[in-house]
Amino acid sequence: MSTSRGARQPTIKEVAGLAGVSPMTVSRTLAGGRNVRPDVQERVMAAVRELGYYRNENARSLRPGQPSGLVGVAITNLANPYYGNFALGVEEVAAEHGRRIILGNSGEDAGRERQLVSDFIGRQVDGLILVPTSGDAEHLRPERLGEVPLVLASRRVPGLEVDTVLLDDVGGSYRGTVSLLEAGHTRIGFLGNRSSVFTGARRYAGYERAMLEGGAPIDPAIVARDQQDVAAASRAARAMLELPDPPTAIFSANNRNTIGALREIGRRIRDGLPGPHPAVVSFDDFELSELMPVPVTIIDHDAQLLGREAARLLFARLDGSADEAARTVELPVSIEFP
Amino acid sequence: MSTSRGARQPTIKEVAGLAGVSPMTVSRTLAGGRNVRPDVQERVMAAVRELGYYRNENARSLRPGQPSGLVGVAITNLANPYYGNFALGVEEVAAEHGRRIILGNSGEDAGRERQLVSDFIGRQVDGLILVPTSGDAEHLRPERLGEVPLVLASRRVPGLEVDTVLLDDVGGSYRGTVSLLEAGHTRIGFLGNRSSVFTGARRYAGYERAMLEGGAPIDPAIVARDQQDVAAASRAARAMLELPDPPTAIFSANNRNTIGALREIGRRIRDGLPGPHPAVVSFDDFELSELMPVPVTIIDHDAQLLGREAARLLFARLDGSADEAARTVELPVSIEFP
DNA sequence: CTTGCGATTGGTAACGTTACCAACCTACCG
DNA sequence: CGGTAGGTTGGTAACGTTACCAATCGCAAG
Repeated sequence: MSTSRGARQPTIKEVAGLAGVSPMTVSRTLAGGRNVRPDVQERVMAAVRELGYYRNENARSLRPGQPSGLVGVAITNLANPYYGNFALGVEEVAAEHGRRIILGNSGEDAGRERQLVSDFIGRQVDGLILVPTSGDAEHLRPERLGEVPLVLASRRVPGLEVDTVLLDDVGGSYRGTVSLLEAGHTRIGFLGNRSSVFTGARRYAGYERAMLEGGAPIDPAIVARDQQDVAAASRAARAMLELPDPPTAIFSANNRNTIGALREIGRRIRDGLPGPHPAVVSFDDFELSELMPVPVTIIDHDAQLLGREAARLLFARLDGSADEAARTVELPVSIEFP
Repeated sequence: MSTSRGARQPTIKEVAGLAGVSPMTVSRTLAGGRNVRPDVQERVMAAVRELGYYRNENARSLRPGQPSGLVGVAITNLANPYYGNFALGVEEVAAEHGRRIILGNSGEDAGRERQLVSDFIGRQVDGLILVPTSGDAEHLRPERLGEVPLVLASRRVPGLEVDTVLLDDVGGSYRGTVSLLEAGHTRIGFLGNRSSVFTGARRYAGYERAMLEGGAPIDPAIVARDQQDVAAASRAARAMLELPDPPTAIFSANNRNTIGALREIGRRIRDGLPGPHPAVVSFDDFELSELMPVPVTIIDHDAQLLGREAARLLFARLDGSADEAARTVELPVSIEFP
């Protein structure tokens, strides 16, 4: 009787034996069949099917210069739907180029990122796509990466001149803040990341510029710049909304902070606290934003497109432009009014 | 002058040469250093650092029986945040076991899934974790997979006896529907997937049982079972809400359908159409559900936990229980009232 | 019938690593 | 001081594949 467990993977030699040809002929057939007689190809393919043979891609890429067909991708936070979409964009373009992605979650930890990159290189990835952490980036220096091209997404790393895909963080934040000023708000709170996070600095810069140009004072009491998760964002929003002079609007520099702020605003509405409740501008879209109890303006962008663009830069470099200078693509954002 | 591009990856021989030892000693040092003199280990590690050497994991796993340290993961839709969290759960547990994941998006296409699995096996993955598509599953039969263990998540495949992690779809849907009946609703619409999708069938079964037991008639006019995306779900919701006798509540069997339904309800509220607007029960959580303009009951579960559990089953099988019968874990769901 | 050319096929070596075995060295015991 | 055990090191072969070259085949032209 046959057991439920299958057998060892067959090798090319066994296929060759069954088909009555040499391993070379099997290899050639699988590589497209150039200079192999059609009837021989038939026999080989029959043997392949019969044995359930899969070419060993690792052995294949052992030969130097042979691409492994793998792209290493490290993300800071896969739980964030934004990065899920980013990964999907990378995956799609990689698949179009016949590549797979190896995915790792760095969790904003530079040490973990370093491990991931080591492992990726050890697996002979053809390229790396990272959303870099804000920590030490010694492990990303060109001399450490050898010939493996690197593309950064979302964030730049100081001193590292590599292909990079960014969003128009400054412009988007500026325009978002301006829309609040134009609506008559002058007391506008800020929720975001600290300056050491690349996007944190850029998005604050856009807010700051709009406020300065609009003649609106920036009150440190309603600027909170160190929330990484929803719970912390809620607490920060609560603190500023409980002030004697709370902000009339809140600029939120990312997804997590927006959710946190809206959760707090929702709680205040449910608890019957007196309004008016603050308007919100959010850098990053989220589903059903149009159903929120306060008007939410979205600074929208396409994470999947960001991923696709990062992958395109990588494959452009793999397909020839190896020696050209590093390129930066800055993707536009759009503003969606409530 | 030094160019910005790094050099070829050094091999173990070059490290050995620089350290003045044999490749074997380098290999042993990197494998933990058993039976290598400490001063020699020092010299080896210095050479490793100097040259920027990374062990070639592909060559390493060439030897049969050696694990590759890779787990192949295929997801039906990575854009869905639910699956992003699933992937994260798998990634975390895999990382705890020193493994990486290779990720592919099948997009509900069985052919694409087959390609992904072929590629994964060709890369000598230690195991596979799939959210299977509903199509032909010939490529998942044990004789096709050889020795590679497979874990299914979210959905079962008919006729395939392998380790599986499921949600309590039937129970959750039943309890969710009962909560609507208890609130006095009898005309309850259904939005979900068709029966050929495993969860589509199970979640409908829970709804059906609750309706039958509650003596509420099931009207085919308010049962829509073929929406894969948000736009289709919106259209289906619109169709049933425009009936002369619209449902007073809607049971939505997943994330995408919930968003679609709520978008349509929001539109009707904004357009000033007369209510009452339907209550919603949603299988799958989403952020800020508590801020919706109609009460939303959530049948909640933890996608990340589902991923972790799937990975645990896989590693349990890799770590010994290879010959035991297939196990199924059914994770509970919780009901969150508005 | 010979020659030559292109198409087809096979043998060998190499990719980078580690298991296995053999050789060596050291130190301690008798 | 010889013997031996254990710790340390190196050589060889093999993992599965494909590039390169050599060999063979078929066929058409002379």
